[in-house]
Amino acid sequence: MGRGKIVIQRIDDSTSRQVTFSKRRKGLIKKAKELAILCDAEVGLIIFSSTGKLYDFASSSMESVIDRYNKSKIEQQQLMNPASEVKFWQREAAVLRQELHALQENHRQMMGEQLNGLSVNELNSLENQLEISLRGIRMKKRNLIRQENLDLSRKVQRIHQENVELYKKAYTENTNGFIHHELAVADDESHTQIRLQLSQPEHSDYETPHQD
Amino acid sequence: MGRGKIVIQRIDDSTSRQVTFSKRRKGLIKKAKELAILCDAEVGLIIFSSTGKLYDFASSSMESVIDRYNKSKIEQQQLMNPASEVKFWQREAAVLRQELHALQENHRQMMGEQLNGLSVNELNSLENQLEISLRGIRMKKRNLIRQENLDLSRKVQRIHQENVELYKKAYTENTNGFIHHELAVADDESHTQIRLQLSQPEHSDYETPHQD
DNA sequence: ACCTATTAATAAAT
DNA sequence: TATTTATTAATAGGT
Repeated sequence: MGRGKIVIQRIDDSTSRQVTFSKRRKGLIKKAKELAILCDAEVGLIIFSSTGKLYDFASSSMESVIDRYNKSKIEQQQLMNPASEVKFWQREAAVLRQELHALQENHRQMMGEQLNGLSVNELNSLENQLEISLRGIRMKKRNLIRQENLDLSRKVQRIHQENVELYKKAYTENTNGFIHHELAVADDESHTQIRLQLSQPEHSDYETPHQD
Repeated sequence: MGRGKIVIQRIDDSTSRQVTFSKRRKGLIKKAKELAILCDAEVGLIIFSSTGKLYDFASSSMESVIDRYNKSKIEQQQLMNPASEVKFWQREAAVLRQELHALQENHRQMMGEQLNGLSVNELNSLENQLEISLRGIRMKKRNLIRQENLDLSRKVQRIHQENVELYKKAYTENTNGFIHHELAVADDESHTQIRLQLSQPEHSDYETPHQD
C-alpha cells in the first residue's frame, strides 16, 4: 500500500525508519482503537521507539489491561499446565517463607525457642532483655490493678453513700419497719459483691468461682 | 477498505462483530509485528475479546514490555510532576511502614514496651510467656556452660596427662634436675589458666579480670 | 473459510 | 514534519 511493495525487515536508513515509524505507529493505534470500539474489546498497546520513547494506547486503562492480562496468564497456566501452576505457587511460597523466616527467628528466640545457634553471651543478653521486659510488664500490671482497685473503691463508696441516703429517706419518710429492713439487706449484698470483684473483676458469679 | 464504508461504532450484530474481530485482530497483530521489525521498536499488544478471550503479541516478551512500560511511566511522573513523584514514594513508604508497624508491635510488647493498650489478663499472658522463655534460655545456658566445663575438664586432663608423660620422659632419659623442675612449673601454670577459663571462657587474661 | 470490490493505509516524492 | 499521490494491503459483505 504505497508507491511500491516493501519487504518486512529493519529499515536501514534512519530517516526513512523514523518516518515509517511515525506513520505506522499512528495507523496501528488507530486500528487498535477501531478494534476496541467495533468489537467491544479491551485493547492495550505499548510501543517503544528505537530511541526509547514510549507511545501507548488503552481502550480502558493500561493498568486495567495489564492486571487483566496477568490474571488471565495465571489462569492459562493453571488450565494448561498443572505442573507450572505448582511451580508458580512454590515460588510464591518460597518468597513468603523467606520473609516470614527472618521475622520469626528473632521472635522465636524471644519466646525461648530456637536457641541452638546462640553463645552464652548471646543467651545472657536475651535473658537480660526478657528480665527487663518482665519488670516493665509487672510494673504495668501493678499500676493497672491499683487503678482498678481505686475505681472500685470509689464505686463502693458511692453506692454505700447512696444506700445511706436511701436508708435515711426510708427512715424519716416511711414508718413501715419492713421496708427499712429490706433496704438494709440490699445495701449489704451489693457491698459484698463488689468486694468479690476486687480480686476477680470478670466472672463474678457466686455459683462457680474459679481458681487462679 | 471493503465493499462499503463503515462507521466506527460497536457492531450490533453479534456474528458480524465476531467475524470483524477475527479479521481485524489478525490485521492488528500483523501490523504490530511489522512495526516492530521495520522500525526496530519494542511493541506489546494485549487484546481481550468481548467474550473475555485473550490474544496478545510482544516483539520481545510481554513481561519485558510491561516492565519497561512501568519504569517509563514512573520516569515520566518524575520528570513531569515532582509532586506526584513525592506522592508515589509516600504511598510506597506508607505501605512499608504499615507492614513494619504490625511486626514491631508484638516485638515491642515482648520487649516490655508499648503496653498501654493491654488488659491485666493480656499482661499476665505476656508475663507467663516471658517466664517460660526465660526458663528455656536459662536451661540452655546451663547446658552450654556445663558442656564447656566438660570440654575444658577433658582438655585439662589431657594436658595434665601430657605433662606426666613429659615428666616421665625427662626423668628417665635426662639426669639434669633443672629441666625436671621447669616442666613441673609449666604444668601448674596451664592448669591454673584453664581453671580460670571455667568461670569466664572469654577474656581470660590475668591483668584485667572483670566482674560479672 | 474464501472471494473480491472497495476502502484505507502508506511508500515515496515533494 | 506535513502533504500528495500512486500503489499496495486490509477488509466488509457476500458466498
